[in-house]
Amino acid sequence: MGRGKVELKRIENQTSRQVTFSKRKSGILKKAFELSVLCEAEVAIIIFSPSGKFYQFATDEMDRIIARYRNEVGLLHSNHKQLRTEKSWKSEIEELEKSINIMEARLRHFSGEDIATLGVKELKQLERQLKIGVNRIRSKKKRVMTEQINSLKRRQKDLQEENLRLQQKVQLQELHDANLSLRNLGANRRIEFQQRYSLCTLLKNKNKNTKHI
Amino acid sequence: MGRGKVELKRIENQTSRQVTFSKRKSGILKKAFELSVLCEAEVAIIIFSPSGKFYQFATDEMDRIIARYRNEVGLLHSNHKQLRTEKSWKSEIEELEKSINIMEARLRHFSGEDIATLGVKELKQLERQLKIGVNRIRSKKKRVMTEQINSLKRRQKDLQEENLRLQQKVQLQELHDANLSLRNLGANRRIEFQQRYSLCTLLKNKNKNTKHI
DNA sequence: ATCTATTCATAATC
DNA sequence: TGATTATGAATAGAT
Repeated sequence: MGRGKVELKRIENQTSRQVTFSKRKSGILKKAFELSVLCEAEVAIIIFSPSGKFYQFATDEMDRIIARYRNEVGLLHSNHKQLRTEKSWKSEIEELEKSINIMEARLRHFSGEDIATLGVKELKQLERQLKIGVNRIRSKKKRVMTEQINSLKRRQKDLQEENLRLQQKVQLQELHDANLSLRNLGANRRIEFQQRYSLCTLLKNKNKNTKHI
Repeated sequence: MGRGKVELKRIENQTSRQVTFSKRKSGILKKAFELSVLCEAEVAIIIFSPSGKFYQFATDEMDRIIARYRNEVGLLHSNHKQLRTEKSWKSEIEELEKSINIMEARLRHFSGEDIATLGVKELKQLERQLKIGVNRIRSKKKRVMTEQINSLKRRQKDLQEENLRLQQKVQLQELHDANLSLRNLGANRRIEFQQRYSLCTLLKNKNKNTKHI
């Protein structure tokens, strides 16, 4: 219709595309209206122009028609997710809140609060539970601390041994240095000193080693 | 278009109405398709026939277009109830679950479970809290039990006093009876018995009544 | 469904 | 945009 057939493909010319959109859009909306009147049909049309503008026609509240549509396709497919969420999520939240309330009460009881309403029996049970908890925590704490102490002791021992080795090294170094300086003195005195000193050191070290084994 | 103009009003003839519906419906759907191709528009059409049959056309997922529609009118009006639930409820549930996880961990800690990862500092704090709880519960328990004991003691005391009173009464009665029997020693035995018996019963009943008042 | 006389819608043009 | 017009499309009524 019009002065020449139109190919069924995107109109390249931007302007004529926009014009055509405007004309055909109103044509469709008009026809939709006619259909609804002539045949008492329920019609809803949603149109977005390529530039994003929004047009609609509905014989009734658009939301009501959409709801009817959802109801329709919901029965065919399984698109009643929305409906399911509407109810079951509410109850899920309720469940969660119930759990939270219970847990809060329990936590408060564990802290010795809100126990005015509890009877002797419940109090005893609570006390027993708390004792168990305390004991577990205590032993855990003890274990951790013991481990820490042992670790520290081990480290200390290692350091002590390291110290000893270093000391020996230093002594040997000193001996060496002393030797060097003695070489420059008279032979007699040098040998005599050397013998005495080395014997003494040997004995000392031997003592220390037996002590540590 | 057709052999004669049509008035814009409901077609009374049931058959021709249905035929017209069918023809015009497909006409609109075709035009909608053409519009979407020629102009790259986004179009969605929902039609319900008067008999309730359902027809649709959509250039994209109908739900997506409806969502876009909701977004559009949601900005104009304030009808994005559904959209709000879809997202904010999910996050609400997440929040609640997070809280529950935290509380569960705390409860487990209070029971001395799952404390493997805790350090000495946390353990100490936990122990302190538990001790506070235990102490509170203990003192509460003590108070309750003391009260119970006191109440029992009071009741016992009352009963003892009651007992004492009753014993005294019984003694008095016995004394009275002894008197009576001494007086009637020489009299008719039947009368004597009768009197004793009725008196005794009277006294007993009197006792019962005073007790119950 | 199919046909056809008509009315309608709209492409091209201004 | 809006009006005009030539022409293709849609469809009412008949078959």
